[in-house]
Amino acid sequence: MDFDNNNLSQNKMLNEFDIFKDFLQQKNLRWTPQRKMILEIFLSFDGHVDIESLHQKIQEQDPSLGIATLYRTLKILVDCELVEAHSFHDGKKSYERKFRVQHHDHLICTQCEKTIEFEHALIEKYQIEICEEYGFTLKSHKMELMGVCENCRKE
Amino acid sequence: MDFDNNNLSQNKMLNEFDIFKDFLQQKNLRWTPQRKMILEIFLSFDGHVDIESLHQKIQEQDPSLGIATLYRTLKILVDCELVEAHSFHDGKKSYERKFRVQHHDHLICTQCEKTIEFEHALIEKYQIEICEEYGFTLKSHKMELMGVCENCRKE
DNA sequence: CTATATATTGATAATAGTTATCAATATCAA
DNA sequence: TTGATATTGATAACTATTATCAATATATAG
Repeated sequence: MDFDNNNLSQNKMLNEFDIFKDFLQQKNLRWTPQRKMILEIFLSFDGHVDIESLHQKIQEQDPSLGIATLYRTLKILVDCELVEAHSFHDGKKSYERKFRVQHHDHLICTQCEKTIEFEHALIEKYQIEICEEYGFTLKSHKMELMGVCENCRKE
Repeated sequence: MDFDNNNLSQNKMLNEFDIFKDFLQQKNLRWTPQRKMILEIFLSFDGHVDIESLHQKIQEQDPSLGIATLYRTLKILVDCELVEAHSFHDGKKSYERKFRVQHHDHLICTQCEKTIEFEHALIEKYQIEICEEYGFTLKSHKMELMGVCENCRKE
């Protein structure tokens, strides 16, 4: 069955689908229509997505796709480093596109939950210094600034 | 019944117990032996504590104290800003003393889970600048640097 | 192209952490 | 001391996530 109509692998530049396929092959896992659809829908979101939103959008396209498959696929996507998992204050996990996206930190409005992504070169520099000071090898980091945005302050 | 042997409120300087009592009174809540014990045991820990560790230590002193009371009390302590709740990568919540403790960020070993707390004045300064730039009023922040510590690297 | 080994799927049971319910009890203000 | 009501512990309920399993789809060797 040829469900891969886009035939993305003909594109010389590596994209998320190729990376995912390669990873699956490497690990002796299989490229399935469900996994393709989940990655497609995941990429159609900007910024952060939670399971609920993903599941909802998937249901619209294919109501037969089970929630367990969604969880399983996201776990693989995290393993192959295309996706990053976050756990925010409310305990719910959210997922974020990682590949070819510069690392970024988050500015979160505690009232409307609006989230802005940013980065700051000097902060990154100091992070590395701090790690060296304590003998750590830095692998990744997460910074969240919680505050109230302009709009919410007006109300 | 006078379970408050320490009579902490006679101490002129505000401490966690007074703050907690005041908060309870303000909100028309009651000062109970269970709440006192939970705060005591919470304060006896350094740095981060999770529910499990707290519950275990509480069981040693008073096996009759229910887990629901522990959750309820921690929620109040967070409300009155004596305690800060974090949710780390594994989805489990942990709690951290907040009052009279300088804010600090975390350096976490992804292998042994060892956690070091640190702060950096310039990073804090830049955080404020970033917030201003986006029109946010900064309320709190969280920074986690994930890496591998010296010991784990040797193994 | 076909056969075969095995990875994957969806449904659902199971689990873990947390919260809600409720009757008995403790607190606290008058 | 009393009475209104907040609190407690036990436990049911709930939510998010993971494990189980039989049916099915995929990849690969021939």
